[in-house]
Amino acid sequence: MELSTRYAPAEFESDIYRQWEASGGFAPGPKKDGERTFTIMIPPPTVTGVLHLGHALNGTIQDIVIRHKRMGGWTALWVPGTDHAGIATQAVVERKLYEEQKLTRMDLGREAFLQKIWEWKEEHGSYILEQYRRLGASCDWTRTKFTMDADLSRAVRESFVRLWEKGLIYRGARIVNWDCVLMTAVSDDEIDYETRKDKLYELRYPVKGRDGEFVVVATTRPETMFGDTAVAVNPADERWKHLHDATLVVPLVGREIPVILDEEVETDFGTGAVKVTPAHDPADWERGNRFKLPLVHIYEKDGRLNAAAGDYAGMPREKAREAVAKKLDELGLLGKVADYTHNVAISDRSKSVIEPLVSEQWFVKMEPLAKPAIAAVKDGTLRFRPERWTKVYLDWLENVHDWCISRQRGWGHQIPVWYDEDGVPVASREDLAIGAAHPKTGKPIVRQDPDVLDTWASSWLWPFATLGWPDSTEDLQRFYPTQFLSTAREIIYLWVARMIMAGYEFVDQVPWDRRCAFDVCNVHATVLDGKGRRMSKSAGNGIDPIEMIEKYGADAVRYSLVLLTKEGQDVKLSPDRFEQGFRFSNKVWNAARFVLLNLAGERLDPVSEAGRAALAMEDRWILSRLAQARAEVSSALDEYRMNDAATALYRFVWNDFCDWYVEIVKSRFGDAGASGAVARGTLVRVLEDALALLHPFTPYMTEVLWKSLNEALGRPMPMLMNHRWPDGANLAVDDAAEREMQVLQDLVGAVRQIRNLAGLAERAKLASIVAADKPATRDILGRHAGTAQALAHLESMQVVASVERPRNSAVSVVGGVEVVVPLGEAVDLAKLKDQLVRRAEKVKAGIKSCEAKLGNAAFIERADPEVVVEERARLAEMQAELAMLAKNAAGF
RNA sequence: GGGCGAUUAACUCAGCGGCUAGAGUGCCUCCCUUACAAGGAGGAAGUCGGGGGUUCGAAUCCCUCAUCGCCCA
Repeated sequence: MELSTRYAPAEFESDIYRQWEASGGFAPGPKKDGERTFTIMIPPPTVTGVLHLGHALNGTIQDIVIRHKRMGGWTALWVPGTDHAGIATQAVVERKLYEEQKLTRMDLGREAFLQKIWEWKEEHGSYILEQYRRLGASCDWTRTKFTMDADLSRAVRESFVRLWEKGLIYRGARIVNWDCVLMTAVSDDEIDYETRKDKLYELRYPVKGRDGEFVVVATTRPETMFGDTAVAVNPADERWKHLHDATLVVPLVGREIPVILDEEVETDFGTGAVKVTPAHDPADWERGNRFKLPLVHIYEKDGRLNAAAGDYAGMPREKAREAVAKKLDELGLLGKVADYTHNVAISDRSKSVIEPLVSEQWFVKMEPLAKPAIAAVKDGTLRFRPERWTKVYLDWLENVHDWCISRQRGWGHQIPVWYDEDGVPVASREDLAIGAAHPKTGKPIVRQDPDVLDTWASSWLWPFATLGWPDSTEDLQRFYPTQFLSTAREIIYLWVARMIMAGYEFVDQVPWDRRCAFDVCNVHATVLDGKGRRMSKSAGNGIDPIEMIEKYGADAVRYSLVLLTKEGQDVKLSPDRFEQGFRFSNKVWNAARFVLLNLAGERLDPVSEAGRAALAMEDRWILSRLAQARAEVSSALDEYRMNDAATALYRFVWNDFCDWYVEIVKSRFGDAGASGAVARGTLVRVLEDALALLHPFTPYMTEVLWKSLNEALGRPMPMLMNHRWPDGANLAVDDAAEREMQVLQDLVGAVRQIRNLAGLAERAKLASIVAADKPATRDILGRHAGTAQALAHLESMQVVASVERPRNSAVSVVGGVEVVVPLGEAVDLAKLKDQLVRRAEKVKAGIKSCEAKLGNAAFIERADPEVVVEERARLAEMQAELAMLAKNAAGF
């Protein structure tokens, strides 16, 4: 296959993906004896979702992990799927229905509306998963799940009934967060708080039987006065002692309410007297329970006032607020109205103001479920990365509230509870027919509960329901528990904690110590825009990952994301930052092309016995660097430090392989004998390993290059995706080669500096004198003179112990080596001299701090002896260098 | 209100007890040297947010202040 001279991802990505998928390589295959499994469950995106950068980052992280494990010989499984996301999905379809046909869900009726949602799901529901494919995600698509699939729905019902049977589900009147637009209860997690400027109204409640006396209460919601059933004051508050036995009259409705004495009333807020509306305020609800106050409901489901509001019935809350205030004002019952800034609860979904109200809902008792989840993290069974999230998880679990699981929606898992004619409920695994006998009472069943379950009531089963639970399937036994879960920080409570609870509670097919749903929870970075703001649809500051993939390539997007994202640290991204990954991809691409273009001729395996004997210093060096890079990447990936692994690869490929090895080796292809053959063999070996190490990060490009390499070598090889992870066999760190290479790099660097600072042409052949007082260094210089001359374009290189710089010559000092370039004619050497002086200043500073250390008796006494030895050596080196620099700087 | 994180070069970030504090981008100079100009060579650029403390030694650990941000209520 002919390779384009540039990295052109559009030419191969879709082909490669098709080949991967067709090969079946994403699937774990049949069970093998002694296999080690590694399982990741994707956090199911909402079925209405569109891929954003958070998905792209998290998808990349998961794909790197699963590909690394797959190459490492694990039986690797990454299960994909989507979440039905009750409210969001219903809202999308409702909107579409209204836009296209001006119909509401009420117009259609429940069944027909649900049918519409299913149609929408069938048509658009795999969109976001297609986007994951573009990213290169190696999920086992044959196992794709949807939280409302029949099997997962069965799991939801099973879990509900089990909790029911254990007495962990109860129905009760509770204060809930009511969304007046969507007309449903929403959980605490579906609420945002917004700081708003409102008014704080003072209302004056007349005291019964004491004309002209009032109690003044403050509220931001005057309309809730219709629901007031008491006014509370602190018993210690002197201002109200005279009214402890008083009865007040709620204006406009004339209801008589008591003054109650509650020590929890804060005396420094407002007047110290607070109105109590148990049906419509969480704190008042609690207070109402303690004081056995009656409830007065004042709202319809859509937030309009009901009959309890008398003349104001039917009025929306905002209107009623104004109207009530106005009327009270007329009656002289309105006190001060002041500007007031406070936090208002907003529904995540409809963006409307949440109205707390008391309603009948289903709840799950969380405390017993939380216990094992707390233990799991305390005994190390479950680990968070970064570790600090452990505390966040624990705080929530240790203060967990009962979970309101019912939602007044159509789309979702209908609550499997049926009622007989007396309203006695029963949960059932099987549908109960209307008219059938109630299993407990024997009376006829009259209806099923119309509500559906909170979406998280299905997603908390995700790690095992996707594997066949409640059946004890082979998959469940084989792939549960999973090993790695990567997700965003904001769903640590909603999802992560609940999955852990659910694993312990439900998966009784495996022993207790295998019930923790995953070993590691990776909390990935939050992707922000270039200005550090959260990306959001409403702000319009999002970057579309697919657009980036089209512009730069999936590999470039993946690599950029990992390179820019230190684990768990927020990352600011602007579109141009993807260029970094793009450039790197192009670099790899061309390095590979270079190898492929130079394959002709004999090749010697550099780690075979014959090859090893013929290795040049630079061959040994690059193999040494490869050994280190391989070890570093492997250990980083084992610890899920993707960023460190990507950085190590970047340096190895670009700074070691491309900048030095490839350049050195160019001159060897013409050589007779083993030199060229070893160079070719080494190039191939390094490229092979580099492609394999890079594959989890940039899978498409490496797969293409791998294929080309093997075609060129005429050896049929399986796809890189299924190739073994480089094990480092026959690779070792070669200290001698590292030292020699350093001398060579310093020397070449010195000559290049001279050229640049003296304004000499890049290609002009120069004579040089290289001075080093250490015989060992001279020996190295002598042996690699040829290489140095080629890299630095020198026509001659004289190695001496010391040199007196001739007139009109340029000089540079690096690493204890003086490089002198005699110039035939006068050249402006001011920049060179400046450089020497500047350098001398830095070295002086270094010497100063070093001397200070060594002159400190406490340092000699207390520091590590090794450190002291190092410091002494360093000082000697710096002093020698300074002498050299000073000598040469003085000679201008 | 509770908790967490960040503050290092013009920008985006590494470094988290011991080299003269690094990288990518941007900037300046030079080079189309046949893997790559989406490239190469060189250079300039930092009182590591302020102030205390611990330590032989602090960008790194502790305290405190400031600013920005996130999560939860």
